[in-house]
Amino acid sequence: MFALADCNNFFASCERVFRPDLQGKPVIVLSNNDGCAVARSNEAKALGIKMGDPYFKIKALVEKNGVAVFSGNFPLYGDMSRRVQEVLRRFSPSVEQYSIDEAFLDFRGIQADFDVLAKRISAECYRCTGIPVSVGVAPTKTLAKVASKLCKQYPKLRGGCYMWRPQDVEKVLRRFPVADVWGIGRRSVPKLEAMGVHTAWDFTQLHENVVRKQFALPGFRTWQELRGIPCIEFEDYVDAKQSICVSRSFAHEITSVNELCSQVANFALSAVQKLRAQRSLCLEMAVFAFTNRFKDDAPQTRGSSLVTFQDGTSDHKAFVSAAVAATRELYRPGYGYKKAGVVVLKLAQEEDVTGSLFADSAAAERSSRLSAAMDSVNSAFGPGTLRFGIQGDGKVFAARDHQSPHYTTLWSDIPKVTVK
DNA sequence: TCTGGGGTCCTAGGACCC
DNA sequence: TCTGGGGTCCTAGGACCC
Repeated sequence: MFALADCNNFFASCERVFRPDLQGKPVIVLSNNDGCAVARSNEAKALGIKMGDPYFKIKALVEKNGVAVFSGNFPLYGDMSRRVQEVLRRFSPSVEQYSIDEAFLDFRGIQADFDVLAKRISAECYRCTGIPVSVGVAPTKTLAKVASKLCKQYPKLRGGCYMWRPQDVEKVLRRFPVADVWGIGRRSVPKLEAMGVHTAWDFTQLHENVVRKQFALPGFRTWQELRGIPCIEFEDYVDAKQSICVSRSFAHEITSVNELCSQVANFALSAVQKLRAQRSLCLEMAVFAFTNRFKDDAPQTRGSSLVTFQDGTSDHKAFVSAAVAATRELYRPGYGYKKAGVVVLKLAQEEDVTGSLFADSAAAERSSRLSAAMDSVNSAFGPGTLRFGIQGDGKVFAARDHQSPHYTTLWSDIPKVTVK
């Protein structure tokens, strides 16, 4: 058996842990730049606020109904996620963190009353972190996902659901929309509807050859999993990332090349930090920038530029220089840039890269010491404490009008308790 | 006025090899 | 008129996930 533990309305729940007054009230969390709603409490969902709704479009509705609004506080959510994972690890030696708010637990070879266990895991997560968690247990990961969705639908299940008998699975799948199945995306839904497939059960009744032909290997795996045959690997290890992307929209359009360089330099520095954390080197960096795609009446442009690093690098100075050079190359005057980013590609682990025979090893050594020094200063005193001049104040220009305190990630923001 | 950010895997087709 | 057979590697684009 596999379990899926899924945090309910995760970002909204994180904010609520520190604002108990918002219990039972509508809460939403906005994406970067206060752009879209990316998390909604049940009460906010009930008001008709959809995932990804632009904030400016729902603002009137939000104000009329007294919805609590938060700008995304991602360090907080990351820390709360870590705490939930810690609790989950008490229940299985093998935990796969699937996303910031979901984890699979491997129960293969374990005998237990899984219905009781699922409810206990949910209760323990809530007791230790304040986050409500839905725990589904089933013979495959895809069915465990279905089971955890049932928990959200039926509060009577008290956060835990065990589903395994074929007749029970059939009953559930017959009422489960195929569009809600893990692995069935929006592009496949119209195709399925045209074939008369509306529920997850309908999908399982298609002929194997039809599934393989129409939905290829990923679709076939989903089909198998729904039929109770596990074929998606359990991965309780973290692979080094194959690519790293840091990109942001800006609060206002950028027209000056220097300002654009400064923003992109900040993206590059944050990318190099992630790269170094996983002990990788990168052989290619791409920089891109584009205008506001929603503005139909304004001239549009999108540019990108590629830099290659012959011997691979994870050097701060090399990153800034490359990012600035690439930005200057793609920049075209007369346009208002709304979004830009840095992507590092062709990553390799440090120990797998053979250095060049003719490299200036003394210069490389100095540079690598400088990078190490920046790492240690910035990890002790916060990102951007030690930075390059081109980075300006080290901040990306973004709107965040509803920011909550960094309750658990900044000493100065720790909640105070007064005992009377 | 105002529209997020960050990933992975699979497949088809082209270029190349003998 | 008739034009082999068997591979590998790379890339772009599509689909999916949160």
